[in-house]
Amino acid sequence: MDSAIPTPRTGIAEMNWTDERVEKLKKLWSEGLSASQIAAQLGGVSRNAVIGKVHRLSLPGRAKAGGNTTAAARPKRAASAPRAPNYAARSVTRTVTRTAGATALKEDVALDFAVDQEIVRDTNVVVPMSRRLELTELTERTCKWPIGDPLKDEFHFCGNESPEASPYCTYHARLAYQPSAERRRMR
DNA sequence: CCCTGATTCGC
DNA sequence: GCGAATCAGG
Repeated sequence: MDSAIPTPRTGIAEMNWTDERVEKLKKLWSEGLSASQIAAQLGGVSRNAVIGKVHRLSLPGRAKAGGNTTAAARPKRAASAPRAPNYAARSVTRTVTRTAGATALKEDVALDFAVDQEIVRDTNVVVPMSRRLELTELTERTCKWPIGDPLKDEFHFCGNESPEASPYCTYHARLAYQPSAERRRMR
C-alpha cells in the first residue's frame, strides 16, 4: 500500500494547468499579451510552456507566424498610462560666464560646464512613461525602479530599458545616484 | 542582440 | 499532456 509515495506534497511547487490557469491563459492570450508576459503573470511556467499549451488548446496563433508581435502585443494601455509631457526640445541659451580676466578659476569653468549640462538635462529630460512591469516581468535589462505603494495593487516597476550592468534606466539612475555637482546645486 | 511565436521530440 | 530545446523570423 505504501511503496513509492508520489509525494505530491510539494505544496505550491506543483504548477499544473488547472482550469483557472488555463482560463487565465486564454484570457491573456486573447488580449494579445506575449507568451513571456503571460508566463510571468501565471508564474511557475516558462514562455515555452505557455506557447506549448496555446497550441495544444488549439488557440488561434498570432497572425504572422514566427513573426514579432511587438506591435500587436500591446493592445491597450491608454487608460491610465502616464503620458510623458512632451515639452522636450526646448533649447536653453545660457550665457557662459566667460570671466575674461585671468582670474577665471579653472574650478569655476568646470562648474559652469557641469551646470550647463544639468540645465540641458533638466530641460530635455522628462519623466519617462514606465512600462508598468510586475516583479516577475523584470529582466536583466529592465529598469527596476519601483513605482507606487508595494502594498497596493497598482504597484509596479518602471521597466524601461536599462543600460548594461545598471539596475535602472538612465532617468532613474540619475535619481538614484545623484552625483557631485548635481546634488550640490539641488540643495 | 533583443524579442516574438512555431515546432520537435523525449519524457 | 507537458515543456526545453530548437527553429524561424522581425
